[in-house]
Amino acid sequence: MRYSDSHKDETHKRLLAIAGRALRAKGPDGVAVADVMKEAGLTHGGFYAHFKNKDAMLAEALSGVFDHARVKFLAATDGMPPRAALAAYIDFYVSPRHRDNPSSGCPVTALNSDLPRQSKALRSAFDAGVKAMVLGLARRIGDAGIEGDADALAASVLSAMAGAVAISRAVSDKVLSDQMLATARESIKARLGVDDAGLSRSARQ
Amino acid sequence: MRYSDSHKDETHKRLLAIAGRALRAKGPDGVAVADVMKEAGLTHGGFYAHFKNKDAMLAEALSGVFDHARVKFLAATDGMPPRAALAAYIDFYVSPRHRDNPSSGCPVTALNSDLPRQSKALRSAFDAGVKAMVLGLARRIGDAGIEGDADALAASVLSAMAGAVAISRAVSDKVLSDQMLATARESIKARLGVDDAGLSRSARQ
DNA sequence: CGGATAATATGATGATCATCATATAACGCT
DNA sequence: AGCGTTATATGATGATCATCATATTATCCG
Repeated sequence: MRYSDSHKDETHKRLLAIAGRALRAKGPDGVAVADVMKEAGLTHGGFYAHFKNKDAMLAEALSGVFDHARVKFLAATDGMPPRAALAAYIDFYVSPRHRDNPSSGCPVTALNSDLPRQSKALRSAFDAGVKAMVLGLARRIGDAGIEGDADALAASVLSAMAGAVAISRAVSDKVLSDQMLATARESIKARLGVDDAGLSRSARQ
Repeated sequence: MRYSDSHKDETHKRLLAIAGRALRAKGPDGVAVADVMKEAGLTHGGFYAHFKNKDAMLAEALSGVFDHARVKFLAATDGMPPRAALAAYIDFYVSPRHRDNPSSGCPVTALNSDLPRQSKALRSAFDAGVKAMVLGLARRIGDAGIEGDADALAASVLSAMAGAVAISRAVSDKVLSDQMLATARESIKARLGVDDAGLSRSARQ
């Protein structure tokens, strides 16, 4: 082996990180292979030594983004009681900060309307990511002792959160956009009983 | 005037209808000028006699789609009492049928994650459409005597509805997708007090 | 029915892009 | 240092596409 074991691996990971950001910022069709390579300090030709094709890169990058988000989520809510963790997650997700930073945000928000038009490979990666998110949310909802079908509730909460952020991004009017986020955030928390009223009520019990 | 007054106008309208459908089915970047012309039985060259450029066509088509949706909405709920109208609208919007027919569905659902990456012209048309939808919803909410800030509630309800349908489209798993829709639908209606329980309660009063 | 003109067609042009064939250069072992 | 190998670069190729210049056709008035 002429190059160090890790050399190509590191480039590969760098490409995935760049692609993951570009994917969320510009959408699947907006990502240009040559641009990704250039951002990594390389030229376009070497691309196919790293990926079968553009599609494979995007799918791999998307999986990575979901994995990374899961890790961040767990770290951020580590040690919190389940209701507080849910509330914190919702506050974090349905926020102006998330809205204003698509390239480091949730891919469900960034890509939802693009996805139906994408390749099978990318859709599969997306499916897996959404399922993992729903599963994680459902577990928290169960842990929190919230009544109702935790899976169904989780799926619906995810769609409400992602929808609110996605549409707040799509709208240019800042007042409307902020209002959408704030109202959605409170309504989702209220629905799960993890709004301020709900949290203090459960703390009293 | 060699051609009848209406000739070009009719072609123009036909192009807009085709573009409106293509826009929702394929996204703004997926619409090809030549394809729109071909579908209208024309060739690509004549396009610029009808529109300044592709962008102008899309923006005009999007406005038309929103206008058309408003008319359909009013017709469909005409004469209904406000709560029943709201319930019917939510049932209609957050439905498998809407999910499965993007090209004739709501553009907020079909385009939300594409929009931040689009031209100013298209974003303006989208903004105007969203505002009109929020306004209409808020009026119904007010008419129904639902407590709370009607504007904020309307914005949040729209984002929940559009988000649910958009993400149910993005997900390939039919069970998850159906579940998402059903739970979102019921939760949104419950929130407005126009679910079955809420409707019979208000009827009794 | 012929001719002016409006509507549409033909055919380029240049840009962007994914992909691939082939060339070069960096690396570390001997 | 030199060599083989691996990673990357150069430079096509062909596809798709928006846009425009120019040609052609269809229409309807006289």
